[in-house]
Amino acid sequence: MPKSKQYTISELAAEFDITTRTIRFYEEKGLLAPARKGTSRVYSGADHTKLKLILRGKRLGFSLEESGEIIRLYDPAHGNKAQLKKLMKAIQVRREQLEDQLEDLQLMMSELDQVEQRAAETLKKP
Amino acid sequence: MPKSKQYTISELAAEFDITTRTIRFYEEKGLLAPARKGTSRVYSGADHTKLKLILRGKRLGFSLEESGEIIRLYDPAHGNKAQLKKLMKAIQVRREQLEDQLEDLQLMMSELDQVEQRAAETLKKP
DNA sequence: GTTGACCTTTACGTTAACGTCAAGTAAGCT
DNA sequence: AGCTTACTTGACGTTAACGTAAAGGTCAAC
Repeated sequence: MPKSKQYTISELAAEFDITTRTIRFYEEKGLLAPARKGTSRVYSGADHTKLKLILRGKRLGFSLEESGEIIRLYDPAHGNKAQLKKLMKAIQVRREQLEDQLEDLQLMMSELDQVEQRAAETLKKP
Repeated sequence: MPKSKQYTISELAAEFDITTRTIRFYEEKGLLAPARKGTSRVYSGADHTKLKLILRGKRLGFSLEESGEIIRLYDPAHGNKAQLKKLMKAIQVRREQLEDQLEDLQLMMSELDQVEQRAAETLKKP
């Protein structure tokens, strides 16, 4: 079989526009466990995917710990139905939060549109 | 005229479900400037509104500093067109982020739905 | 054989947004 | 007076997610 793609730490850092320190930090936290070639880290395609999931979780406002849990769900060895339910619930909660936020934000924008209107009016008459 | 409503710090804390420490912290940061009765803080209706705006900003993912800027826009003494534009821009950016996040999240949820399916299947056959 | 480009570990530093005492003041009740 | 309750001002502590050196190993290239 063709050996799956490999990456160095700085390749990943460049691709995802993060620092190597960040990647090592994720390893410290148990989110990644790359192989080693001598002392250097070697990342597999699976590691690449995990990192992508971590960063997506981050964009979504999940903590690294939460992202870790989510990643573990993709592993074959999870088998924990209760844990899965819990995570799905957390994600649902986050979804509702985001929807609320969008509402809040639309409200804020229309308010500020009004502020802008007033400002424009004020500037019109000297 | 009827003197506008007044609040003590703990009334506000109770109403918004935050601690008094938090409210004082906002004052330290220049986001609030309540009147005093002796040494005690007395909050006006306007202060009440400001606090509400701060907390909304927080929910939306703005920093306290950004919330401070937003609040200043509501003051009559802003008059800074450039500043207004800048803030409106920041808010627009945040809006696009939230929309992206909702997309990301929907993707994640459907992925995890699949994980759940697989888990259910696995548990079916012993 | 040394330079340079990457890699490593260890470890202290940073920022935001408060938490958590400590010690004291002020008002009101009994 | 004494007690309670709510308020005050410091000032140090906390957490997450890295940043930032320091000090050194490795390996191909010149």
